[in-house]
Amino acid sequence: MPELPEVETVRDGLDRLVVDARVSGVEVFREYSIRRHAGGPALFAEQLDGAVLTAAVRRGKFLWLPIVAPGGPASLTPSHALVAHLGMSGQLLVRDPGEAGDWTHPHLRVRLHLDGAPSGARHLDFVDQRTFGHLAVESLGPTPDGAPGGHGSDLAAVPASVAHIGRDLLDPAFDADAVVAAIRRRRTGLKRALLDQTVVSGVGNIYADEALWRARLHYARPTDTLRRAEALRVLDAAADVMREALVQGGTSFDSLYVNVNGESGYFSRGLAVYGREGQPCPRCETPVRRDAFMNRSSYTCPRCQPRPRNARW
DNA sequence: TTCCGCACCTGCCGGC
DNA sequence: TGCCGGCAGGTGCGGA
Repeated sequence: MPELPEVETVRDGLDRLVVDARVSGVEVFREYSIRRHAGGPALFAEQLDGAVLTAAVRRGKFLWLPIVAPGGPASLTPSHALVAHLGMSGQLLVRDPGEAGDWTHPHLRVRLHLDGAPSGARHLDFVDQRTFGHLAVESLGPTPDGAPGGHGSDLAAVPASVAHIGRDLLDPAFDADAVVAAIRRRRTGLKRALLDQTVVSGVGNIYADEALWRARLHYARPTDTLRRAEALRVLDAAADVMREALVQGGTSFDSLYVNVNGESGYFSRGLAVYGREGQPCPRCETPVRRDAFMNRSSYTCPRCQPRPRNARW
């Protein structure tokens, strides 16, 4: 399940392997995967065919590749971007000349043919089993604060669909004080606030549980009772756990998350509570508890993270 | 305006 | 063996 560290691993791979490539063809095998692109597959292909991929940028779990339009010089400032969200199972796979020929995949949704990639790659494939991910070409708009739109480019611009997403914890322009204030203004549960991408982006179910465990806070703690130091503690914990995951190439439970070369990360071995129902808490050895939460699961240590009496979610 | 619940989607797994 | 329901979960939308 791609979260920030996994998406950053993919972004880094794209940055090294396909930036400066020109798109020489587009194949859409599953129209649903470009459902957010206004105009459908024909316009999607038309806008990309001949375009140059100029960078690989990420904010939270959103990725985008600013493009110089077909026919334009590669030095032109990009006005549009190929936006990608991996959803739950999306993969962006870079295929080299040796394997590009007949390689296929049962969940291959979109294929970009490339010319002039620094790696010699000929295909950028969007593979997505559960089809929650999507691709789209969107116009770029200026950032309100004039800071770079995301990690990977100095361009102070973001795609339209990313404009409402908050900056992530690893972004140099992340404003911790403003995010703490935003969390404490809310009247909801702490985990729900952490998962709200408009408050802080990049935190998903796995890292929310891990950050809450590290900060010794329960997911149902009302945000309006949170002390400033507690809010900072959980944000710091989330940043730490994501940095550690990033070093190990992200978290992986199965083949659904891989980097651009199709390789899995190793951070799942470092998880303290997520997916460990009934197993001992690494701190106090109390069995980890699993609760249903927002149509998914939350994992906590009942001793390290006691449930508040005024629980809210 | 803010918060919450649900739909979207596919494959795997367990139960019958 | 085959069918069915439950589960996984990020995002956006509609309703309260």
